[in-house]
Amino acid sequence: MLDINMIREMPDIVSEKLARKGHTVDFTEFLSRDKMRRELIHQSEQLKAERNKTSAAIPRMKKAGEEVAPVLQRMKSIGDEIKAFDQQIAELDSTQQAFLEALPNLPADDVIAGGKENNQVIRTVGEKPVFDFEPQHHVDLAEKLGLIDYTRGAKLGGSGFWVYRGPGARLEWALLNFFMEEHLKDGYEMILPPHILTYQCGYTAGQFPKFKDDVYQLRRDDGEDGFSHFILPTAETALVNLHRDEIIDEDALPLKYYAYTPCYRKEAGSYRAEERGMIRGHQFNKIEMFQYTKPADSDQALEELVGKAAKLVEQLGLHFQVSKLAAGDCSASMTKTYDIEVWIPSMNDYKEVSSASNAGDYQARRGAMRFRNKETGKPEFMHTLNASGLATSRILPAILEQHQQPDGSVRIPEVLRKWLDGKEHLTVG
RNA sequence: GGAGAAGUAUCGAAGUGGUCAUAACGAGCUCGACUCGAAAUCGAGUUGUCCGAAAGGGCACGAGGGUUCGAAUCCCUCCUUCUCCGCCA
Repeated sequence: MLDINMIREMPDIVSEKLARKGHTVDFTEFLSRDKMRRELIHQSEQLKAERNKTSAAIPRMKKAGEEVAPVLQRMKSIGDEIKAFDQQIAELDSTQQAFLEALPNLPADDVIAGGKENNQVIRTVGEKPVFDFEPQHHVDLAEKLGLIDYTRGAKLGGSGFWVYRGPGARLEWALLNFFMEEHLKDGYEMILPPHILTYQCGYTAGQFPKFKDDVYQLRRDDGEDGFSHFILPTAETALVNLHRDEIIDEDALPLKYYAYTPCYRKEAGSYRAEERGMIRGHQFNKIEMFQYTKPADSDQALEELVGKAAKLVEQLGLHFQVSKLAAGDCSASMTKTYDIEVWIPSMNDYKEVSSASNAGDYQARRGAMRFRNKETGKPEFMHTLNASGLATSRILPAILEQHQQPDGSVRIPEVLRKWLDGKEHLTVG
């Protein structure tokens, strides 16, 4: 949610910034309706003030034995007038609300306009592995090494699901353990949230109403329209709601959390056909990092988060790059986003394993998340940031493909070995 | 799933149709007094939001409706928590 005062004061600048995100908007009508709305509120409130005053006088009049019938008459008509005003205001309110809800966040000043094609690679770590043998696809490696059972996954969940087995399951869990251990070291609090969330959670995150069809919605059993609950598409949706409708002490900031959850996504009509294996499934494991900060600290916090995510990939010995996304490729809620993309040899491409974003106060406004400014004593909106740290579903393929050996085995990154009986390689049989 | 009870400020809690919602009373917290210092005691302060340049108003008693000239209070729907019973990992 954008600050309505900002739109009132500088609609042209807001329009210009939204345009960088590929969003054209004209505020003329919005502003004239806003003006009308405020005038109506003023008139309605004047009547309410009169009603309150009179209402307090009635018992006194009665006590004094005065005739109250004409006053009651007048009160009745005031009541009707107020009702009429409030109805108009409510209509204008809901139009205004819907308009504001649909506006994405403004891009940060250093985020350039345009879509995906304008993303900039700002850092590359490691090099593309060169194989002196015919490298295998991660699906073939995973099956031969007995890590992943795609066939039975589809039997159980349908297309887009897989089963981790034996060493594959343990490798997956080792990754998660590794990530969590690093976050604990850095002072992040571990959270295990509910996986089923209420609609409000999706709204606060800025994912609803626009992307409500991308999540698995739970059918209502009360006969009402729509849905009241859904299965989370990322732990961000849960973590951003942790402090919804709260005012917390300034000294408590920054709050740093991480959560492990599977992520459930419909991925309807996606690129599946060209993405063999586990690049894009309906369920994948992810550790999510999240921070609530004071406004002045969020830029720094974003750098911390992207640095943490990059360090994890680096410690796994994988070749990857960090991209700064162009405005149009950032999610609606975000002012600025970095993607960490790992090299997948079989796809001859870099695939996102982490997305680190600063939402500014956009989510905080939607969910009324504030802190009390110590100096002024007044509540102010916090900033919220999130970053994957990390999603495993593309890390595991990257490990298999980048660390594969001529004999069909895969070298296990050193940092993971302590969870895998100290073994150095995954081997057939 | 069944039965009952409850949701009021940071917490406990009073208020059960008007003249006490900047909310009684108690506690906490902040500042001050007293003190060598502390405890105790005493005093002052301590919700958010909307309209407004300001003065000044409006709104909020779990949420949303309704009745009424007027609702924390009466009625309806929903949510949450607690207790008991049933079922269950």
